[in-house]
Amino acid sequence: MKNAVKDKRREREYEVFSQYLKGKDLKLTSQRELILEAFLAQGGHISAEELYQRAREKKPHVGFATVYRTLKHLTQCGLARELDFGDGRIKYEPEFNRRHHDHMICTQCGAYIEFLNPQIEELQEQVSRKHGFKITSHRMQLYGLCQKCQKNAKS
Amino acid sequence: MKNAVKDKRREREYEVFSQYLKGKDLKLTSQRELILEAFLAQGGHISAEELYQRAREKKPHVGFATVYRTLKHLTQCGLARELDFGDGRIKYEPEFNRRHHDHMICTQCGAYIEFLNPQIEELQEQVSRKHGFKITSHRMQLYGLCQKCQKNAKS
DNA sequence: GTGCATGCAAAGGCTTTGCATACCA
DNA sequence: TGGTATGCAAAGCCTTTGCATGCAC
Repeated sequence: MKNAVKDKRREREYEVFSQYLKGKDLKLTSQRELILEAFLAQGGHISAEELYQRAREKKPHVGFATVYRTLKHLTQCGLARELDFGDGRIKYEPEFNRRHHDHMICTQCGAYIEFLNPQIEELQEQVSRKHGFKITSHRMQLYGLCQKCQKNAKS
Repeated sequence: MKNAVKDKRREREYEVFSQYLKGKDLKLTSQRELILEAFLAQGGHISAEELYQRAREKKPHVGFATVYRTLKHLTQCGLARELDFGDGRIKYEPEFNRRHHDHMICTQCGAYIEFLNPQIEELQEQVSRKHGFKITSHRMQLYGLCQKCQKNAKS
């Protein structure tokens, strides 16, 4: 992505965040700005711990609590999405203007592939309708080996 | 299920467990027996905490650690399956001789429906093949409202 | 008897909360 | 200036581990 485009997008996300804060009478502090920046810069999945490290590189006294609290806000205003792959730590990914998707996760190297399969989504709806169940959200993760790790396993 | 049939099944599960223990030079203690019994009696999803309570009703000095350690063994020998619905606590369900299935979970009352959709399973395989990914396991949960809670919500 | 299993308590890992101080609006 | 935010440390929650003792084989 060209930098101009990327910057444009960051601007919009920045806007979403500051509007959200304003609407709740919350304050846009340098820490919140910094954490948002680091979160967007990372781009992919990131844990609170990792984000904390990134933030500290820029501002050594940022605390864990601030990172967690800010992540809650980012999730609230739709800029972040929580991911729980069952490994005991929550990860976060940028969510703004992104389409819904699910994940394949390599249990060897941690790489992940995002995918969206409309047929599966439709079948999920069908099967829930059949049981009189009303879906509000779902989680689907496929665990296994990515192409690279399969090759390494053979050799 | 008739008691005779149920007892027959318990016997088989008991057999699986004791064989597993024997094969690993582990011991069949009264606690392990008790915990297996309570786990099977419950039948559905159960947390370590709940299982601990059930076990304590019969034997007041059973410890948490023993429950956790026993659950690990039960999982190891295929009698139990870990479920992680992202609520911060692992649940377990009987697994022996059961077909794979996924879950719909009511976020209101905690009720759950088990389902298996072969088309979804097939599509999961297809989409992973397309990415050169080799699935070893998957997790799929649909969250929402069960029929009962939808009605309650309306009234 | 030998060595695994147990119970208790303490420690671990991740996340949240309390509190005095700092800072934005 | 007033009230929110921060940083630090402590607490919470679930799960695991350490250790002296107990029990199955």
